Amino acid sequence: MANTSAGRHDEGKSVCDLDKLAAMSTLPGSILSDLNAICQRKMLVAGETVAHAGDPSTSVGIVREGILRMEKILADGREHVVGLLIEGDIFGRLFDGPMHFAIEAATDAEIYTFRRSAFEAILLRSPELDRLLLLNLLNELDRARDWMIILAQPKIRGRLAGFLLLMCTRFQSIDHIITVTRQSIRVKIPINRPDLAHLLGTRVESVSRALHALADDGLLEILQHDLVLILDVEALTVEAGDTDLGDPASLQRLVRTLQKSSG
Amino acid sequence: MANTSAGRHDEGKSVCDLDKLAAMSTLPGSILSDLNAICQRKMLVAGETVAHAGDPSTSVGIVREGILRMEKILADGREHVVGLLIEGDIFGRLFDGPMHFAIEAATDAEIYTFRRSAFEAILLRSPELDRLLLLNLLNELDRARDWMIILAQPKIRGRLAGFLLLMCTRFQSIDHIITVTRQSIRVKIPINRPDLAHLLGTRVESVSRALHALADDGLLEILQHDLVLILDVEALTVEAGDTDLGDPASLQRLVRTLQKSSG
DNA sequence: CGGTATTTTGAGTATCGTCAAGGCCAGTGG
DNA sequence: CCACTGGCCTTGACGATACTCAAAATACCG
Repeated sequence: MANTSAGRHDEGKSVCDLDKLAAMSTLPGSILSDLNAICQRKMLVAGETVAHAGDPSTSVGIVREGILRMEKILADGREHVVGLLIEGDIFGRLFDGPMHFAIEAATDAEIYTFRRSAFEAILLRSPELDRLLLLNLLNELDRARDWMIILAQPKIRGRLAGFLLLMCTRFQSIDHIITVTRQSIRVKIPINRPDLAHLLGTRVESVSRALHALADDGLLEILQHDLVLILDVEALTVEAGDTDLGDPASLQRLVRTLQKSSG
Repeated sequence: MANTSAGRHDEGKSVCDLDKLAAMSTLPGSILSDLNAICQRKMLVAGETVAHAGDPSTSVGIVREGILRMEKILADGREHVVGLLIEGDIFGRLFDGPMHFAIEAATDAEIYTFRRSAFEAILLRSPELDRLLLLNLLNELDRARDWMIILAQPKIRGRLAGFLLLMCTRFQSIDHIITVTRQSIRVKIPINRPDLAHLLGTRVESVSRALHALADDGLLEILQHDLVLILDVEALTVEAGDTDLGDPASLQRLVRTLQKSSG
């Protein structure tokens, strides 16, 4: 957790490579440069808090690298993870009320932030940026619904399987999370057990048992406690309740195509 | 369920009272009349399907009255309820791909629909409508996350409690769903047991048992199988895991303020 | 090397899923 | 008008699963 590598607060405004973000590259050059002008780069160490729930939400941000987690703070002070943010995801509330979630770095991360007022000003004169936000939201909504389907799975094994498949499909573009080898997919679990257990609506013990149960049945292999090798995607899909998270056909295609490029 | 009242398909284009929808009333008059011009009114009977998943999504709609349910169709043909739509909610995918969910009437309902192309044309020249959509999406996202928190509750009692509180807070404006009396809140459960069980990620039997368990403990009273009287909001909140769905303070305020107006 | 945090394993209990049966209500057809 | 049918809700019993508590094993860090 407390990874000491990767320097601390690199506060100073550095050059932002907004155009390097796939999502952003479709924007007109003028808008991009306007955004770059008000862009502020921040390096985060794992565990660092970006925004608190209830904050007046004075800034908007985009994830450049690493993984952030959104968490809802409950009345009794406990927190509940409600989602993960990865490269290209936009966070921070626009136009209306305060933040509904706290945002923390799950891994060391790099983000770009903008003052909300300045961002909204640019937004008002760029339909393209507006469209981008809308699509980002639609995406987010789909992911949230995928989560609902995973969580509605009655057994932990099923939820865990759904989670792993979700990682494969949604995070497949992210380095260091998914790597495809000959017959299998290597998945790095980017959050620790308590968070994962919370996310799946269960306890650490059950997560551990479910993971080992899947391993015992040959669906996957546990390389490290946070690193698994998925051996049987199809069986995993069945475990997950045949949602279309990672329908076998499309994942098999993924495996095959990535195998060609990576050997 | 199979309510025979409320006439069948009232296909003909009728006058739409878009301005009667609270959400819409903030739009400029010119935009409203443009929308009214392309608006089509549809009456739905419970169980009727509005849109199938995978449809090219040629129309956009707004719920005028009643409740629709969104459901995701899984690979094996089963369906999974992923949310409910109520008055003022906008559905139908804009700009990009096909519908990801099927939409069905959970109760008799009235909706307004627009051809997507015409709607998007108006959207392009109305920042207000655009903003409205964005906020609608943000809302939707919050609701989806609330659902995640509810579903992450390990015990059925907790999930059911969360569901009831969600009904109180989100649907409090809808007639015939929530009514507040002296010491309690009367909640009409707008969907049947199989759907509710599915939504909560469990089986009908467990829902039945959990509901009666809550009643036995005095947290609520079952008036009809789909009509409950919430007696102890605070205890219910604890059951739900102290999420801020219906934090006791705000709900108590709701109770008190509504009591004044309703006797 | 020792201390702490994290993960895993184990045992016992509570909860839930499953199967089966019964009750309630609405619609159907005699 | 009444028995019949089918869907929905409830209840009961039993086995499977997961939660709880406790302790051991492992990894991490100084």
